[in-house]
Amino acid sequence: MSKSSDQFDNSDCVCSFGMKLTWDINDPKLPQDTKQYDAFQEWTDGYVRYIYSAEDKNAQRHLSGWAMRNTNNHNCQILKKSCLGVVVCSRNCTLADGTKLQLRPAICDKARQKQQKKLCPNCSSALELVPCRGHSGYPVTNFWRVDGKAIFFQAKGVHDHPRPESKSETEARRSAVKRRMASPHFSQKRRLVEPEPGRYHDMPFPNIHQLTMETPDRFSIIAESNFPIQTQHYTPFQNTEPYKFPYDTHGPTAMADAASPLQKPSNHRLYMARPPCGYDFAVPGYLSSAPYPTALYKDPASPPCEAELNKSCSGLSGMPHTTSSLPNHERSYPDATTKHHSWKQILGKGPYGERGEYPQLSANANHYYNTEYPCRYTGPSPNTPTALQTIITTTTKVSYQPCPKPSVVKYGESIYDMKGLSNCNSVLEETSPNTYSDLKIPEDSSVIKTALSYQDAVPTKIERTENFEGYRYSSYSSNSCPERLAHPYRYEGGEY
DNA sequence: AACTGCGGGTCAT
DNA sequence: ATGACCCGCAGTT
Repeated sequence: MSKSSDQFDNSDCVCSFGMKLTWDINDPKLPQDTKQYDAFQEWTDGYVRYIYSAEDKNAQRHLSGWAMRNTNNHNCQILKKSCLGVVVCSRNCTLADGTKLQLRPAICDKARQKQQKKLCPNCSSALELVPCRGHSGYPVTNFWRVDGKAIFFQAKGVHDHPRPESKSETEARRSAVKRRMASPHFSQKRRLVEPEPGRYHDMPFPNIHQLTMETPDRFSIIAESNFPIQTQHYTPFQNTEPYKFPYDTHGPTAMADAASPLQKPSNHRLYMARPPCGYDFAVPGYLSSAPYPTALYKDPASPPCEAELNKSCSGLSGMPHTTSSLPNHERSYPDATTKHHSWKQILGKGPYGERGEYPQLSANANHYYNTEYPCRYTGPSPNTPTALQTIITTTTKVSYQPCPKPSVVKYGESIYDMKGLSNCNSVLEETSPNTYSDLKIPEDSSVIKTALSYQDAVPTKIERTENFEGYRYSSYSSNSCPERLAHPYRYEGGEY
């Protein structure tokens, strides 16, 4: 198609295979000549497409790290699932060991209702379901379609909330709890959070399984730190089948192998849970502290980039990225229902509602975003204007043109230009900075990085949406290089 | 008990 | 027509 696509064809898989081909889940005919499949992606995020082998067990099960529930789209050909978000402590309390509670919402409606009636095991305040509004105000949706020997996957939207426990983590935790319960030595006390600082960090690979196995029921341990290094629960890059870890008995060694080189240096799971400020605000810390901050967009070893980022982003937040000082949850807080309702009102009503474009923030909306859901939206910031401009530039470069009904072409083209961001696999392995330039990634990585502040800047609803989505497509349309890449920039909330 | 997929149905755009 | 969402059913884990 485009020259860039040719490049991709020639290059060593700089993006997911699915992304290389232009298709949409709704296409009457999907690519049939698939000779190469994508490795299963547990934590897809953004507008991505993958083509899995029909043999892939995880794909067969339509698994996702995110809590996705089935959604009837009246199309038996395509299975549609929408994200349920994440369950957190309504007070955003910090566990004794500096972690945050980020539970996986029960998929079953009934079970979820029960779940929400429970109290935070740490502070006994209510649990709160943070709904996913990453797709134009609606939950991120995943589409699955079996066609021929392949399973086509397409995701729409960018999760605007922290990750919950993955399914495997939840399962592991449950089974662990069961074992404990069954054990005569089991002590109820042990089920409560036991800080043991450093405990997890001392582990070679303090993966969630280990954590959850040792921690109380219902806990998803997300270490909080001033170094909001974002890591993926398992493997950020599509190397091995990360999702298998939970089922396999590989243990730490396997984790090590699976972990990306970038991931290793850091303390795993040093997520910043629900940072006080939005999107961008986690970036500075992330960038400054992470050993591989800008990796995805630029040569990982590109200090200027980091510095640049720090500069541009830190100003945005106007707050330390350190986590929790935020009183955001300390304020009196409407109950989740009310809150969400208000959100719905904001998005669901009025001219902006439906499309979910972030409406011009009314005082209300602003309040909502800034305080209750700081992660979703950040109020005006000093650097906003600049950021806006940058973003627009970016989207322009990308040439992404939002379309109500994603057309293959539009999709493809915009993605092609940027998808070099994906597949960090090859990028990492090759460690070739040139890869990026060859891929036409915006030289100015800060462009993307600063894009976070975009939200505030975009003047109009439409622009906002378009730019935003354009940005999304361009910046992290690929999940192959998942979280590390994507999250720092977008993440407003919690994990990073 | 909870998960998962299916499909009938409603509602809003 | 489309998409989001609710609900119940049934099979599975």
